Amino acid sequence: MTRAPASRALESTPLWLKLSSYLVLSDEEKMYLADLERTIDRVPPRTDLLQQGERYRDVRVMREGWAIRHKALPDGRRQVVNFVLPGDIIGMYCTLFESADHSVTTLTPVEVASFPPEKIGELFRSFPRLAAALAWSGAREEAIVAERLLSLGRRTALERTAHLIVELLRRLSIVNMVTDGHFVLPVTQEILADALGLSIVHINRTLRRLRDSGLIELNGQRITVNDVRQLASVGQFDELYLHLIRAPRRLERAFSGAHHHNGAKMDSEIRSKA
Amino acid sequence: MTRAPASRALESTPLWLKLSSYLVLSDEEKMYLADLERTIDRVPPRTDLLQQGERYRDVRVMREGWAIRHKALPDGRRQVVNFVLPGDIIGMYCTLFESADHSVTTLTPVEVASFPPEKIGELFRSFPRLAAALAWSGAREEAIVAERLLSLGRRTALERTAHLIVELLRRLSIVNMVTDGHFVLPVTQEILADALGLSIVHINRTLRRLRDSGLIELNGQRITVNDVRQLASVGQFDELYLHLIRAPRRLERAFSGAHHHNGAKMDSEIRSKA
DNA sequence: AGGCAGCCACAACATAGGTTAATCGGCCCG
DNA sequence: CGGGCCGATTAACCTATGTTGTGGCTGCCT
Repeated sequence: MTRAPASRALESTPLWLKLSSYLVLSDEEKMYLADLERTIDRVPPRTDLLQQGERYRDVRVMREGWAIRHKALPDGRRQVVNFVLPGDIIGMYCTLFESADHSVTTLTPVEVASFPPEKIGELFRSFPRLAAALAWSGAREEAIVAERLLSLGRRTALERTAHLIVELLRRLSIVNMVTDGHFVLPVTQEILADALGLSIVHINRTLRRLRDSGLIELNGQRITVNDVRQLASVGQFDELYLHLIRAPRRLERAFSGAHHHNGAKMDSEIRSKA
Repeated sequence: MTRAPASRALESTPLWLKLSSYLVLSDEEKMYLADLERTIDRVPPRTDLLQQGERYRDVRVMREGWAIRHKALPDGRRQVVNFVLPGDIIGMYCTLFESADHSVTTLTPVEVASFPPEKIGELFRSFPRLAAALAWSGAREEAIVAERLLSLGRRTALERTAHLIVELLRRLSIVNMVTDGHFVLPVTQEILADALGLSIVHINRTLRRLRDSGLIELNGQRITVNDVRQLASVGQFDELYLHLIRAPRRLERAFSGAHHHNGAKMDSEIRSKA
């Protein structure tokens, strides 16, 4: 792991982009975010950023590259819980738990920022809007895990696989990692199997079916989606759960609209006692 | 749905108990929480508190009874994502999303409190410690879903079932809903099947196996766990993921310890500019 | 150049779990 | 008292997916 200077500290990082879809960030908020991402490391592929069972220290922010979050059973069976992409946060709350219940492992060379857990308190105290945006993006991540649970519980192998491909296509296109229909999937079939709760052989069969039907093409790590529409329909993909819509900015409203009802009264009453 | 007076407003509610395991609440915080739980409804069994696809309004706090959070595919296949127990929050962030990606349905008569979404902004602005505790408990819930994902992906039917029973035993005992080894499971086999990604017939077979081996007993809705140890071992249950340990109070530390390093300096610099 | 390791591919066979269907008991309701 | 419905239970059968094993390709090390 090599430490690198924070060259893009004040530019727009993936995290900044993500949070911007929830609210319009002020200059101070932007600066504070930049400060959080000041300490940057580069990590090679196949390296654990976090190990199940271990006590975890720093909070990390993914800036570049791919990683997986996974859990293992004592006998070695493994489940990939989610893919970690740029802008995602690693171990935000793990630092507060006594030990991590999952591992995070890099798939590609990765650039991550880290900050000490005490910053979390600071963040909640001094930057409530940022805190809310982070909490909200945590909820979005939970929604993704819940959707994968639906896949494993109720979708067939073909549906699951199609669904995952469309999900990745959507998530990657937000961070500009898709160019017309194809993207790099730095993932072995074993990892796909572990993500979809299938055996490696069966993933192979299933990919073959998808290729034979012309919905996708695979060359090495590059996957091309020829017909998103149909692939989405095979996977019963409904993008509701990704909560991508930027327009509403409801969090903004929650912050600006609440000043003077009933609730705010209660609010100030209590604070004045403090 | 009938509205009821908030008889226990200032007593300790399940939510209060839960958050207390993360930090020591001040009087103002306790009062504010009580205020959030002021508006109380009673809801009969088999009622949707929240419907997938619907625009969601109020945030709800479960005070009494059981519910399930579930997602459905267009063709009717259904997955139960989690069980909602007293102290759990419903739709905290759904109010901020454009529409809900899951449903919540009561299993028993239920008592819920509700508050308008604007309170979320207020909460983050004025009660950062409460906000952090809520975010943290959200993370704990995600951990439960991730563990269930591991079950569906990598555990056999027998293991999954055993695992779920132990999980419920643990979660229920926190809220005093277990008396020596037995508890009420207000759940049909169909719901169990939907929670475990199995067919109803196979759940039946699996429960029979568990009964035959003497690990559990079932009479109506009452389930008795005869040998938790062995049941936990069958299910490869490791309670790490429930993050139940109350001792550490790390959140407390994150709030009290951060005042004067490096980070706090940055903090005040920025704030003075505002 | 040879050999080893990791990954993909595919065939042949095995099985966990799904499906269909029938029975039974409890409960509600007229 | 007699339906009728819902949920549990079980049997018989079926299929989606897992397992085992083989071979081939590529890249890397020596």
